[in-house]
This record gives sequence, structure tokens and C-alpha cells, in this order.
Amino acid sequence: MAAEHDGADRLSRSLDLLWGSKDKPSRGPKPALSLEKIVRAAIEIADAEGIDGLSMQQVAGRLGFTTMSLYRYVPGKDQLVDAMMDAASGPPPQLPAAEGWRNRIERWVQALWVRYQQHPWMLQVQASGPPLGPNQLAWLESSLSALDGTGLTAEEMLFVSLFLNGAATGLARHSTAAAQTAAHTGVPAERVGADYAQILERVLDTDRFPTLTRVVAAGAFRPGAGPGEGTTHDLEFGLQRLLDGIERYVEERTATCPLGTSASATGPV
Amino acid sequence: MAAEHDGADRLSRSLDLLWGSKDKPSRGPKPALSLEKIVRAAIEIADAEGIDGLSMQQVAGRLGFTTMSLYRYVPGKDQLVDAMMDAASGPPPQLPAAEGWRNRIERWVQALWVRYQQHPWMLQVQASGPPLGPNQLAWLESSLSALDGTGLTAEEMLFVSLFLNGAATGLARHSTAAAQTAAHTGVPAERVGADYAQILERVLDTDRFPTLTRVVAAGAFRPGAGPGEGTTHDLEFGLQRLLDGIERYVEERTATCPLGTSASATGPV
DNA sequence: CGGGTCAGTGTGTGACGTACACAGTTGTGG
DNA sequence: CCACAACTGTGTACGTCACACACTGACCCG
Repeated sequence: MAAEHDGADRLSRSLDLLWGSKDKPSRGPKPALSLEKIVRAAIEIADAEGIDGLSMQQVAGRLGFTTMSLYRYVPGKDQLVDAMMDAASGPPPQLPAAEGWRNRIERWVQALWVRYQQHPWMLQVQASGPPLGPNQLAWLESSLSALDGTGLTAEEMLFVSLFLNGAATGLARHSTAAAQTAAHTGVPAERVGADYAQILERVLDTDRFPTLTRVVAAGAFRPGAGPGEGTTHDLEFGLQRLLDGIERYVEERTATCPLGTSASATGPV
Repeated sequence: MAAEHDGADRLSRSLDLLWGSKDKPSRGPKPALSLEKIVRAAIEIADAEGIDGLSMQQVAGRLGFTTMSLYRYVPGKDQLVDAMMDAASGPPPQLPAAEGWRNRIERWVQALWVRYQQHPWMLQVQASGPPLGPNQLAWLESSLSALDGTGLTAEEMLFVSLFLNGAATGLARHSTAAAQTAAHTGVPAERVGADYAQILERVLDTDRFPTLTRVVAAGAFRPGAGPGEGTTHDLEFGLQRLLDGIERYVEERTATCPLGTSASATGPV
């Protein structure tokens, strides 16, 4: 029984944390700390040192308190990271319905990209579960609303949203990989890129990796440090193809079935 | 100077490890352990306990040796994880050139999906850098070769490959999130899914999340535990749209510029 | 004004990664 | 053939980590 409660408890605890649904005590001394301060300090550390450099002691030290004092506000480090993820996500971009859905999605992806550049450690934490926090849900809502009006069903909208989120996150991960190792090892980022290219050359066997050698020779890895570095150009390309494909899909379906089961028939606000 | 060497050293060390480029010593006792045995044991543990349950002591214990003995074969835990990633990746699928490129890519994605199901912990480790190991490079080569013949440039092929890899990985991450937390907390996976749905209901504000509530109401989250669970259906949809978009793109470009700068003009082996 | 409630502290524990010195084993050069 | 050098696995030790628990002292309400 206790074991069964653990999971629900953990979810509930995280929920209370993320949504601030804690009834404030009236008795007792006034809290000198707060969840917001702790999360903010933790994010600053993670921004500077990466997720590996984040420890409860560092957070407490930065705030001028003892390590254990944090546990009055956070049940554990995992939950703190959850809260950090939600806080660092921030509010999603405003996507006015007046713009076309293609514009909206492009802006959504770009905003996500910017967030990852601001807090690269977000790419390092393994999601401990499905999105729960208000900001994370707001981002999901934002991407779904961006897809509203495409003519996709609700299910398809979710699929596309998750697909796109995964692609953007994965590319961001690749993009910052070089910078990550640079920060991790203390080597300047340019050297990492050069080393990587050199290593690829050292290791690449034209017989085993014919296409890859061709791609490398074409300079696809060149512009920056790691693979897929250069700004968001690589992401842009895949995104445009995906949106083209969605357009074609909707066109073909509406041709076959003029007023289908599309969920976007319901009112726009 | 030493600091500069660190990065290159680390890369070189990883390379030596991953590619087995170590000159064997002639003197000294015969090694009772081996990198392969260590990596295999570590993968078994990670398969069973997840990446958090993996420790050097556990690996050593499973092999019947002391913890420190491992460090004769592996410079550190990070490098061990790198080696695990490459080993668990295994060889990429064989994609005969006779099939169309759409078929090849679909099979590539499906094979990747299967790998993630076999070793879910792969989704939990943060990539410590760009792909270096022979298997990882082979997977990249495989996806690139699958895209050969589309008419895309070398650069575009790489973009698509990374985009698709990211999308598949991200969706797999979402897909296994519920199972992950289930394993983490000891709660059966079905309960996690039910809890999540219940929590979404508890938290969802129709005013703040209109589209999301509609999607939830449409049952898009229903079929399984976490979001995007059901087999690979969600991945399939996005994939088909992406491939459609690529098709259209190539068609339009060849119409404009019949024999373009496509890199796939060079021989197909 | 006194008792229950709560904030922050101090101490302690077990697990972890790994540096280091060492003992035992093995092939090789003198 | 043998001493030495190279190498393997072990034992011990250190620093760090997340976190449990008992405690002191501040605060509010009856």
C-alpha cells in the first residue's frame, strides 16, 4: 500500500510544488526563503555550471543558508529540477490567430529554440515524466493552438506537436553538444569543433561510411562546432518540409471528404 | 596547456575506447576482464534498473570483481556510458538500395524505435557530445544512405537525418516517460497513466488551455499511459508528413532546375 | 502568556566516483 | 635462467553528494 502511494504522492507533491497549491501556515516564524528564490538560484547555477554542477549545497550556499533548509520548500532534488524546468520554460510565445498557422508554428519553434539557448541545461535533464507544470502545459497549449485551423484532427495535432517538439529538442541537443563538452572539459568551443572534424577524418572509412564521408566532404559539418550547429538553418529545413507535408495532407483529405471529422471546426476562441 | 589537453585527451581516450585502438601489452598477467564484458554487464544493469541504478560498484559486483578493477579498462564512468551507448545501439538496419527511399527511411525509423524499446535508458543519458562510436556513426550513415536518391543535397540530407532522429528520439522519450516513472517509483504503469489523466483534469483550466482541453477531451492521450504512447502511430503520422514534404520539395526544385547541385548524382555504389 | 506550530541548523549516514599505493603475476632482455 | 619491468586486480582512503533526524528558537492563536 505504501509502495502504491509513493507514485501518486510523488506526482501530487510535484503538482503542489509546480502549481503553488500549498495552504500557507499561519503560525510559526516567517519563512526567509521561498520556492521562487530557490528555483531562481538553482537556475542561475545551472546556467553557469551546467546540470552536473548543480548541487543542493551550491544552491543553499548561494542563498546563504544551510543545505537542509532547502528541504523545507522542496521535497527532493528531482522535484527541484522539475520546478526549474517549468520556471526556465517561461511563458510560451503569444501567437495571434490572425497570422497563418505556418507563421505561428515557425514562431513557436523559434521561441523554443531561444529558450534552449538561454538554458542549455534543459537539454541535459532527462524528463522525469510527462509535462505537468503550468508553463510546460502552456507551451503545449501554444503549439496546439498554433496548429488549430490546419484542418487536422485533435489527435493529429497532438502528434505533430510532439513530433515537432522532439525534432527541435533533438536538434538543439546536437547543436549545443560541442558547447556542452567545451564547458565540461574547459576547452574553447572552436577547438572542440576542430577536434571533432579531425577525429571524423581519422576514423572515417570510405568503404564503411560512403555517404557520411560524402556529406562531410561537402562541408555539411563545417559551419560551426558540432554537427548541425549553424543557427537554426537545419531545423528550418526540416520544419518547412514537415509543414509542406501537412499542407498537402490537409488539401488531399478535404478534397476527398469536404467536411471531415476535423476538430478545428469548433469555434476559434 | 594541461587544461587544453584535457578536452582532446578525453576525446582521444573515448575514441581509443570506442574503436578498440589500444595496442595490447605483451608483459604482465592476462586480463581476466575485458571492455566488452564490462559494457555488457553495465547494459544489463541499465536495462533492468535504469541509468540511475547504474553504478561502478554494481557493475563490478555483477562481474565478481572489485570496483577499482574496472578502471583498468575504462577511464571513467562517463566513458563507460559512451561505450554503452554505442554498444547498445548495435548495427543499423540493412537498407537495400532496391527499395524506395521512403521505405528505407521508414524501416530506419522503426529500427531506431525498436532499439529504444530494448534499451530505454538510452533515452535518459544526455549525449555528452557528437556521435563518435562506430555503431553511432553507422546509424548516421544508414540514415544518410536511406536519403540518398531523394535528390536532396548533402547538407539537406544531414538536416533531414538529424531532424528525424530528433523527432523519433523525442517521441520515444515521451512514450516511455510513463514507464520510466513507473519503474522509478515502483507503481504499475497503468496507474501512472490513470493518475496523469486525472491530474490533467484536476489542473486543466479551459480558459487557459482551450485547445489542450479539447485534445484531451478527444481522447488523444487515452490509448496508453503517457502522452503519445500507442505504439508508433504518432511517430508514423509526422514521418509521413515529413516525407510528403520532402517529395514535394524535390519535385518543385527539379521542375525549376532539372539537374541541380544534388549530391546524389554521384554513383550509388 | 503559554503551548503548539513551524523555520532553519547541526550532525550523521550510506552511496557514490575515483586517486593512490600496493601485492601478485607474467613476459622479456641480459 | 633470472632479475627487472610491465601489467592486473585489490585495499584503503578521500571528497562529494542527497538526504534522515533531532534539535533550537521564533512566531501566532487561544
